[in-house]
Amino acid sequence: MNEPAVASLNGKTGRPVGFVREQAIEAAMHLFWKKGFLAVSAKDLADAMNIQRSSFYNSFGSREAVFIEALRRYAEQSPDAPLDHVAPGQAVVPVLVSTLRRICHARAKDAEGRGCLVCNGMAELVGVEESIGPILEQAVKHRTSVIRHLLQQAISQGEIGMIENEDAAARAFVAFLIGLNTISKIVRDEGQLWAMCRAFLAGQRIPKAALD
Amino acid sequence: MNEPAVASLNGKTGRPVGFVREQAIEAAMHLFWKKGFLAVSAKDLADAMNIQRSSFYNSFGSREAVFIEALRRYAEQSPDAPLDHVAPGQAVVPVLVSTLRRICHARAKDAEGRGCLVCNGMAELVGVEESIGPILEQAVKHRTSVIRHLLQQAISQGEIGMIENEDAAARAFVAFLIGLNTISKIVRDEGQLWAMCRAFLAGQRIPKAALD
DNA sequence: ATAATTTTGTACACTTGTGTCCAGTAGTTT
DNA sequence: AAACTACTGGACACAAGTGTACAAAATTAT
Repeated sequence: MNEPAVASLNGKTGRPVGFVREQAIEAAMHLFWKKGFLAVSAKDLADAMNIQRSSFYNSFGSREAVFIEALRRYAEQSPDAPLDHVAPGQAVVPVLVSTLRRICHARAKDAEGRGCLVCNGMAELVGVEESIGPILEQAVKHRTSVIRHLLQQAISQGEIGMIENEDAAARAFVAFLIGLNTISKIVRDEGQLWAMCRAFLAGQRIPKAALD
Repeated sequence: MNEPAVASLNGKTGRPVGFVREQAIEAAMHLFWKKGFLAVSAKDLADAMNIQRSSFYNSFGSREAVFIEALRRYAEQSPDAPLDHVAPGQAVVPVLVSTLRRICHARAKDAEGRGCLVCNGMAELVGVEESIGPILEQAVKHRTSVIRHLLQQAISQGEIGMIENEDAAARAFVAFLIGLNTISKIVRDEGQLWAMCRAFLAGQRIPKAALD
C-alpha cells in the first residue's frame, strides 16, 4: 500500500492493517449514501475503501456489517446529532430551530442531493433486510423519543405552550424531518427548504420570534 | 395457460396474449412495493406475473418499463389520488383531512407495512436511476403543485385563513405526507398515525372542528 | 536475524442475473 | 385450411457477484 499504515492498534505483533479503519468506513458511508444499500456490491466497497475484496471480507465480514458501521459514523456527523446533547435547563427551541436550519443547509449544500442515509435506508430496507431494518427502526424510535423529551422540556421551561398529545407531536416532528430529508433530493434550494421548515414550525406552536 | 385469454384487443389476427396486462402490472406493482426496485429481478417479475421470462422481455421490455407502468397503476389506487379530482367550488379541507385519514388507514391495514411505493422509490432511486428517478421527481412536483392549488382554493373559499408562503406550505404538506408514509413502515397503529396527522393539521391552520 | 502474525493479491467454484434467440406449440382470424 | 401471432421452454453467451482459500509479502516483537 501507499500509506505507511497506522491502524491496527491492537498492540499485538504482526503486519498492521494497510488502511485506517475509520477512513474506510467513511468511504463506505459516502458510497451507501449516494447509491443506497442494494446498489453497492462488495467489490464497489473494496474499491471505494482502496483495499482488496479479500481484505474487505477479512476485515469487515460483510456488506451488512459495513453498512451498520457506516450508520454509526453517519449518526456522528448528521445535522440532527445535536438533538442528542441538550442539557436539562438548556433552551430547547433554539436547538430545534438550528437543527432544521442545519439540515436545510447540509442537504442543499450536498451537490449530489443524497438526502439522509437513515431516511433512504428506511425506505429501502425496513421490512426487507433482516439485519439492517431493525437497526433503522431503532434509530427512528430513538429520535422520536428524544424529541418527545425535548418537547416536554420545552413545555416545562415555558418555551412553548402545552401540547395535547406529546407522543403524536414528537412523531409528527420526526415524520416532517423524514419528509424534509427525502424531499431535499428534489427541492435543491436551501431557501425553499427553510421556508418549508418555517411553514411547519409556525404551526407547531414555535414562536415566530424564534425563527430569525 | 389456464386463463382463456382476453388481453390483446389489438384487433389483429393471431394468438392473443395469455395474460391480462393490467393484472400482470398489478402483480409487479405489489412485488416492487414490497421489496423495492433493485431487489426485484426479471425472473422475480416473470414469476409474479406467472409468465416466462422470455414472454416478460417480449411484452414489457425491461424491469424499468414495468416499474414505470406499475407507478401509473399505483397512482390510480393510491389513497391520495382523490386530491387530483377536487372540483372548483368544492370544499377542500374535508378532502385533505379524509385523504390523511385514508392514508393512515391504508398504511396500517397493510400487513406487510410497505409504506408508499412512490416514497420508497424516491428514497431508493432519485439521483441514482436515470429513467425512473425523473418520473418520481415529476410525481412529487405534481403532487406539490396540486396541493398548492388546493390551499389557494381553500383560502379563496374562506375555509382557512391567509397563508404567508403558499409554495412553502404546499411543500411542507408534501414533506409531511412523505414522512407519514415512510414512518408508517415503523408506526403500525392507525390511531397513532392519525394522531400524528392531527398534530400536524392543528398547526396548519386547519380548524379543529374539521378533524372529527 | 528470526519467529510470529496479519494483510495482500490472486484464484477458484458457485450462484445469480441479463438480454437474446429459436423451434415447437397453441390459439384466432380470415 | 391458411395465415398469423403469441406463449413455452430451453439454451446461449456473458457479466457480476459471493464467499473461501492460500501462498507470498510485509511488518513487528523477541
